[in-house]
Amino acid sequence: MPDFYSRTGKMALGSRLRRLSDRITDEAAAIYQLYGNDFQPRWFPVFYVLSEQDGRTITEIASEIGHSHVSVSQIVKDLARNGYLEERAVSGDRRKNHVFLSELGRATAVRLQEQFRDVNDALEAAMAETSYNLWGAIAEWEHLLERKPLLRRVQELKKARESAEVQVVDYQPEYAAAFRALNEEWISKYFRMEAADYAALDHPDEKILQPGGHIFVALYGGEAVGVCALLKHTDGTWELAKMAVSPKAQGKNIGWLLGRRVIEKARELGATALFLESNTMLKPAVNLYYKLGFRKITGRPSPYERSNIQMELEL
Amino acid sequence: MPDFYSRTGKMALGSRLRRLSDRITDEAAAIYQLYGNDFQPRWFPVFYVLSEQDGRTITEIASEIGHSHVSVSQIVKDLARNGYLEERAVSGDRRKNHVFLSELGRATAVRLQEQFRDVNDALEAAMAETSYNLWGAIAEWEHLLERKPLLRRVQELKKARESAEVQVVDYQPEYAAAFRALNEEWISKYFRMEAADYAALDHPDEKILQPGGHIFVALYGGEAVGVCALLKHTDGTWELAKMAVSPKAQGKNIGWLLGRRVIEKARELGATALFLESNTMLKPAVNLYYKLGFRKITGRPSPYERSNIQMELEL
DNA sequence: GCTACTTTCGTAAGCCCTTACATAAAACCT
DNA sequence: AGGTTTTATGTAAGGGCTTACGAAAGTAGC
Repeated sequence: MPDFYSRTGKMALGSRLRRLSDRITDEAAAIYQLYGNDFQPRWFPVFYVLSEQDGRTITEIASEIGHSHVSVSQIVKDLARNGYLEERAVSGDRRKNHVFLSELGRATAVRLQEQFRDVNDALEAAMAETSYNLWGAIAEWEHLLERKPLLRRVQELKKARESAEVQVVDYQPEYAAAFRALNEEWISKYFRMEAADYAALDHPDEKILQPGGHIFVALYGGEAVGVCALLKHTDGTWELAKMAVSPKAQGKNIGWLLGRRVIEKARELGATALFLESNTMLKPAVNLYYKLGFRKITGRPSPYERSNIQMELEL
Repeated sequence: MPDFYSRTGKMALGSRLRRLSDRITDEAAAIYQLYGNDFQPRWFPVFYVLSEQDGRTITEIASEIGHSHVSVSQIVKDLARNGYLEERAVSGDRRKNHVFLSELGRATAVRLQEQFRDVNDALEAAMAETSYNLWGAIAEWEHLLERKPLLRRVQELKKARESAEVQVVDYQPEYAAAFRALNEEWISKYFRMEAADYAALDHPDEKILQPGGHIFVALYGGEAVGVCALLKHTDGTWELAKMAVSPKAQGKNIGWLLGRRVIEKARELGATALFLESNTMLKPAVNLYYKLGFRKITGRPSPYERSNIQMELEL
């Protein structure tokens, strides 16, 4: 496997780390033997914690060393079978399994000191030969992943990349079917289609565009995957409505792109405020509206049964 | 597990690496899912190699990615079951299992490209946040362990440390028993005690010291663990003999320390050459003599049956 | 004082690698 | 050609961790 990992790029990080760890664990086993200690590397974290302080419970040890309680339970059983530990119920709480070093365990802890010192020194010496600090790097990565998991990092990157590939264009008659289908999809999934829906979706030209409104379509890979309308009401107010994004295309920022475009258009047309109606059941949607700057208002009459929240954005 | 690893020192390197690798693998699985790819992280190395070049055999792939052939065999079976691969016997050699990407596999390889690019970018970006280079450090450690395994590093350190604790002292009557026992131990293990042995071991004072010879004793932890004699023969020649080291105390450089001391003493006493007799069966001993500077000679009469090699060092 | 939730821990099973062993085909060696 | 060694691969089992699940003890709300 000469330069395999240099070709894979960073993708194989997990696999590579595992190989390194397996290898080091194998060596550790041989080292225990060299020192005449009948001791398995996997026991080390548990044993070490107990040699610092006796009498802890399974769960305490597990959280201390970052293993599952099951793993600790198995290791403790192993160590006890080998005579290094004794398990006792101590306090009032009889669920708890308090673990103590036995005489043999205590003696072994002392004998292992010497070995630990040598291994530590050997590793420090090896580390001095390297120009990159493995120890520091591991600590940094643990912290890094703690702060923001890899998954989220990739997710954000993907979203940014894909959102850059989304195009928001003006409505054309060819998008009539998509406009209807995308809206019907979510409306009938969560609610049921109402009269006002049929009116707008079946006759967008007559009900939305001719009164002075606009419709925008989000394209991804040539396909219409999101739509949103800007409605002009007879009283001169403007409404953001009929926003719909295909579930297939979620996570590409499409809602945000459509929302921004509608707001921009409303400003262009001289609107001073933009309102919308939604339902608190649709949490991601309501969240998006907040992010776009909308704030909750009350008291506007609504033609929709499903509306239980109204929001407004001042322009 | 707040600062656990900072307390253990480097001893827990293996365990810590494993945790990190498990974690990253878990994240990788989630990332495959995010991209809608029904794909397991463990498949990656095999799949990657095959997407570079089809039709390789199990063993080829294994050596390329550094897994056992068994692991590759299992992964290939999994991938084939999921329809990504096809196994075929191709050439004349019917033992070989040539593995090819299926149509689905080829399509998946293309789809995965995008994901790999994002993951790579995310990792590069994360890496840019760190001050220590994990990637570089891993590569360095792989190379470091390749060159000299951890075990050997520790072994050398242990030897150096323990050898520093070994004291070589002049013979005293209290060491008579040790002198006899240590020699009898190896002689009767590999050969059988001869008349000349009994003479020297039972009466060291009369047979070795009074004629002008010396005996040195290596002490470790207060115990006599090695002995070696410098004999003065009636013809004025000097011999290194009766070297014995306790098996319990091997790997502490004791033979070398005793040999050096005998040579030093011989020089002090004005000897111009030092010879010894041994048996080629005792490879570590003969090796040691070479390291001390002795070279093979022939033709000297010997009182010992077991002698089949004679060596000499000019002073 | 009863019921429902929470905590602690263990067993069973699974995952991903390994080693040990088995089998068949090929290669090598008189 | 016949026997031995090497090579290619697979199966079974094990090692070290995990998750899923369950039992028992403790805690809390009425």
